[in-house]
Amino acid sequence: MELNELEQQRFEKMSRLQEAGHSPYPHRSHRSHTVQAALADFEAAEKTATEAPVVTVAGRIISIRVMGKVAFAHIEDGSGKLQLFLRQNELGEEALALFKKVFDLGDFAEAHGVLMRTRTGEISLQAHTVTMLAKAITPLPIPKEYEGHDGQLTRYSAFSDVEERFRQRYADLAVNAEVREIFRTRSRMISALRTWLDEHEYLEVETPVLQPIYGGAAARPFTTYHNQLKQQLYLRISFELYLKRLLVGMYERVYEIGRDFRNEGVSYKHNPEFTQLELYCAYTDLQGMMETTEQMIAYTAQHVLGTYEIPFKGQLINLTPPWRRIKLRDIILTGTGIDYTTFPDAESLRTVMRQRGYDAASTASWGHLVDNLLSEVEPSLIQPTFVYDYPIEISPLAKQKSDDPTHVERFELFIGGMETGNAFTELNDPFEQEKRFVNMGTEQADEDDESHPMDEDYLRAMKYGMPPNGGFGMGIDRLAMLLTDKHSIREVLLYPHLRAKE
RNA sequence: GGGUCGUUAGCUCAGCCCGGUAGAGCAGGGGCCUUUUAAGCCCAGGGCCACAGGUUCGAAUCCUGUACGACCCA
Repeated sequence: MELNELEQQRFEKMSRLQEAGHSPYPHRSHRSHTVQAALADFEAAEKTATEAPVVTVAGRIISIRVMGKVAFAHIEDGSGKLQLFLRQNELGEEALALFKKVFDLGDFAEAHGVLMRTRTGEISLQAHTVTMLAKAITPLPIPKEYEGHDGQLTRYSAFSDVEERFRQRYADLAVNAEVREIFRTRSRMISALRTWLDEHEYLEVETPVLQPIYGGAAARPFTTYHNQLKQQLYLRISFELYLKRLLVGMYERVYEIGRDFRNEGVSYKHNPEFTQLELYCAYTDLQGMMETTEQMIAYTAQHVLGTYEIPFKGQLINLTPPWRRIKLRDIILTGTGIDYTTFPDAESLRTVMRQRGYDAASTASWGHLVDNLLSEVEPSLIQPTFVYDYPIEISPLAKQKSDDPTHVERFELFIGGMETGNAFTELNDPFEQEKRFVNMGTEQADEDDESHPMDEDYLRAMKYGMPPNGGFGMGIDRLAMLLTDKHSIREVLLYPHLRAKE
């Protein structure tokens, strides 16, 4: 192991510790209190004027101030931080000297002693013993913090290099408490979604990640190979087709929270693998899905943040149901002045788009162009909005409107200027579904990128009879962005994908 | 894929325009200091200036390319 100068120094301190008869990596801690519990116990004792508690706390040393025969340090655990007051009178000369010589910022240590208040009023542990729990060899970039009179926390040279934070997420988490909080919020969010779904009789299921035929969305897959089966497999791009098969199998409400993989570009709202929630509910339709969606998300916000009003990018998003509902045609017409329904083919739509100054690739299909127009208005959809009635061309798994066969019962959900969800009255007519697959197939021949292959087994399932149902899918990462006011998907992924270095 | 910007000490940054061989604060090392909290004071360290070429007597600095990243556009 190659050590730089600073690491070499710490390595030598480790040896000194061993020479003094202590292990730098002992087997166990004897913690009696978390920091939070210690603070609570002390305050309780103060109130009742009983003896100050004797505790053992453990954690990472995040500050040290040595002043001769006394030293102060802060120790941080998962619950908070506590000042240690290390006095020669209490510790003994040898122990204090050892602390000063071999303990560094970043080390895990444990301290045993009695709680007290210092002259400035800070609750502190007057340490009788200090023990190393795990020596840190590489110095953590622990910032200095300063709390102003107004309680405002100022931080000096915090570890902020975006690339290094993501490449060494452990260091990022170790020194940036607010980053730890993001993933707590994310976890509470997923837990709240599960609670809501469980309470509404949804059954959580798991379907294959490795699929012989990918489907359910328009995206390029990752490809892999099973050696023994001698079979090409794909990492799933959605769960849709497997979940809907379960409705054929007589489950009425199912959901899955899991990872999808799309072999496409990386951006502030795209990562090659991302977490998706999909749910399907028999005997309901698009209208029911709208209600389900707004109830579920509003519940989640309430449970995670305690409010329906969430700050995002300097604006306040109000998630109180019911949410705005607007037709795709109308939102595009208002935003761009183009009524796509009057330009029913790619050629005429492309022409009018170019006239109005919008980009319209010559290779793009009509559906693709409509999608481009929607992208133009997407950033303005800050408050939660269901955009509904989509052209059939870009919705091969949704059921047609009974009064307009050119459009399907589908909505996309926009919040904070991002597409966060997608739902249909699901197509359950096997003959119509087969036609759609075939049509998609011929379109791919033209476009060649986002293929949507025929899934014979899915059609077979549907031929057994699939109840009418509504389905909804949502990007969990995007919802996490909204609830944490983070503007890049990487901030809400513990290990976002980065290009390999060297 | 295109454009713009960035990469200098463990961390956060200055230096680059206008070329002369590397700076600060924090962290670390050696001292002083028994209630500090960005503790303070004294002393001495620490760098393949992302990488590879080019221009030049001389390059962190100017030019070209590569890698990685950020932002914008497609």
